[in-house]
Amino acid sequence: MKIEAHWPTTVAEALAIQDRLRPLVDLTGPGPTEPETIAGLDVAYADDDSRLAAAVVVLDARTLTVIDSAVTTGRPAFDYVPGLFAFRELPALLAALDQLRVVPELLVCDGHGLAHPRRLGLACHLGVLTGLPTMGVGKTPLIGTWEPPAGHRGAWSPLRDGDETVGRVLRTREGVKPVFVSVGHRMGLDNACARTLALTPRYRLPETTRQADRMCRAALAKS
DNA sequence: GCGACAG
DNA sequence: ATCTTGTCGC
Repeated sequence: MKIEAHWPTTVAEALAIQDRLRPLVDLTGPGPTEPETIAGLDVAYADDDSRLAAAVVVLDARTLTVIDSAVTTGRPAFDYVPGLFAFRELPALLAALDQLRVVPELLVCDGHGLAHPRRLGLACHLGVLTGLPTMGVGKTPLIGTWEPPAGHRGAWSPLRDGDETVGRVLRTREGVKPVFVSVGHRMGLDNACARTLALTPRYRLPETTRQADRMCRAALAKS
């Protein structure tokens, strides 16, 4: 699918777009409980920040093997501003998504969804634009407070921002730093954590983002 | 006012 | 994100 979107030039414009999209986020669904296909998205940057490569890799959800993928190269669409991260990477990621042969049942983003100062992290934004179920798995926090989860794999603690629960701090590997899981669009938090654990049988990060990471790095090196 | 701040 | 050495552990 080809997605039409207007990309901001200024911070004020970007904030206005987030305000407009935020009410369109669907937080009702449990999301796909037994998806057959799950896609991972990631972006790699050149040393001088002049170029980037965006990759989308679709995995068979059961075997975690690659069944489709796409990569695009280009330039960062926006400066890096915490909270406006999506405007930097989404144009390239959408271009990559457009080249996919199959439509994934779930998109796993490298970053946050609801766990965002205005509740519109990259995962939510991508969900609204594509209409597909999305979730975010971040390596480091952006907002919120939490208690360290127990040491075993599967242990978690709520990620809160004031009174709201915006995500979950989830341990995907015994004794290893946890990840930050939050819903994006048409996805429930319990399910997002279940899917994250299913995607991390061995490593800290989901196999989807690991595959996407290696692919965009390779593409960047060649460009 | 002073930090913190997805990738 | 990216630049980096050695080091600890399976």
